[in-house]
Amino acid sequence: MPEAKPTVFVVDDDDSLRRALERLLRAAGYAVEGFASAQAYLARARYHGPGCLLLDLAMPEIDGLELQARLVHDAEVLPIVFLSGQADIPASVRAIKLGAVDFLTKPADDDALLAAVGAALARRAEQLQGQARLAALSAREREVMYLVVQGLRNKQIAAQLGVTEKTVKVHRARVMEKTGARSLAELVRLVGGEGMGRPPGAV
Amino acid sequence: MPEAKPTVFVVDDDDSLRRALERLLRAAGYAVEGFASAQAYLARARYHGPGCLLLDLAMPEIDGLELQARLVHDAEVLPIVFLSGQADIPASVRAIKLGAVDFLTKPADDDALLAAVGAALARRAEQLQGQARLAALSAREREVMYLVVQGLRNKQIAAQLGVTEKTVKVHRARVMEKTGARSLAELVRLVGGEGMGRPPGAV
DNA sequence: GCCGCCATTGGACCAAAGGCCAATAGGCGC
DNA sequence: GCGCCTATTGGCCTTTGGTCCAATGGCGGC
Repeated sequence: MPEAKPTVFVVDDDDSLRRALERLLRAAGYAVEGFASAQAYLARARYHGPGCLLLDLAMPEIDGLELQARLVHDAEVLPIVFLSGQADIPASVRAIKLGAVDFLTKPADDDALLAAVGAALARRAEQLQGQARLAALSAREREVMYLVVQGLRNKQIAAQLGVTEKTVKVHRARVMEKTGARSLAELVRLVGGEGMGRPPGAV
Repeated sequence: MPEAKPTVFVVDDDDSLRRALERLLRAAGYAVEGFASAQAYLARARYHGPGCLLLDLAMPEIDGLELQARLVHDAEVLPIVFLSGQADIPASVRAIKLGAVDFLTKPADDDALLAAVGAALARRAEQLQGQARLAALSAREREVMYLVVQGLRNKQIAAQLGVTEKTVKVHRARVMEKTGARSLAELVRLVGGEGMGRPPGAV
């Protein structure tokens, strides 16, 4: 179901620049979709495959930072690379803190831009890998998993869900099997890492 | 043992600016130590109490970013707030990515500066809280803890350390008791969250 | 209607983790 | 030397976690 080619979503209100970016990215072997505004991007159906966002900072109506904030708020974020027309330090700081992969200034060097996009795609690939491990779980299994990584014991989970401890054990076993986690510690890290869209490294 | 007053370490080669910063911070109720160069700061004995770093970006010999890189490399980093003389986007991006709390531009607004320092101190407080929970552990206990959070079973840990499973159990129990973690999941998060040194004997 | 997936539970059983009590031995400070 | 801490191990017993086999009932799709 995931297309082989990663898609770069370019959002920039400058038509000529956006087309130039699209050309560059297509030449680099990526699929590209361009949008002239944040609204246009938001209107697009959710995308679940490999890809990233290349976002202009200054745009009418909804600017890049606000779009980022909204996407982060809704979780489901593609990694974002910002392109800024002017040197705006506070904006760059905020963007990175919110999890942006990079923050480039126009005119951007092609190599730097492709490097940033590459990094964003790599991050997305990791995201998808983690998600894939959780995707196979049924709703109930996910529920049990959540309580397990909270540190509750089978008995407590059973009580909380109103089922038998035996049932919890079965779900729990399935969670371990489907996610491929070979220990509780591994599961905790897997879930903790993919739970929500959070900034990288130490925040 | 931790001093009540957090200490802000100000590193800036501009003497008059540094003094002004020191005055401002002292007025805000912080202890302050000023340094005219990265080397001077590095020469100071390691500080383990509450505090943070207020770092100038542009300095002769070793600039702010390089100092940050060195400190991060050695772990044991106080949260850092950068002060930059000029608008340098790539530097700000790199600094934040490396974990800086904030990146302000000169001339910095007093309120913004104090807010950033406050955030840095808050982060430090969290760091210390996590460290305190691990500080009470003996070397052996820490060693066992590391293997535990890696998902190894008591038997495997025993084999790896060349001791009996029974011994591992005792250490493990002590780890849980001393850290206050009430479940393995909690311990995993505690250790994973507190990026600390490596285990003495393993990997 | 039959098949497959999911949630649920039972029983038997084994392995792992944890608690309790007790003991030996080396190192360190007073 | 004496006390205190740490590391080590033993045994015993309970609780938990995990596996295997087996079965029932609901739901959606073909």
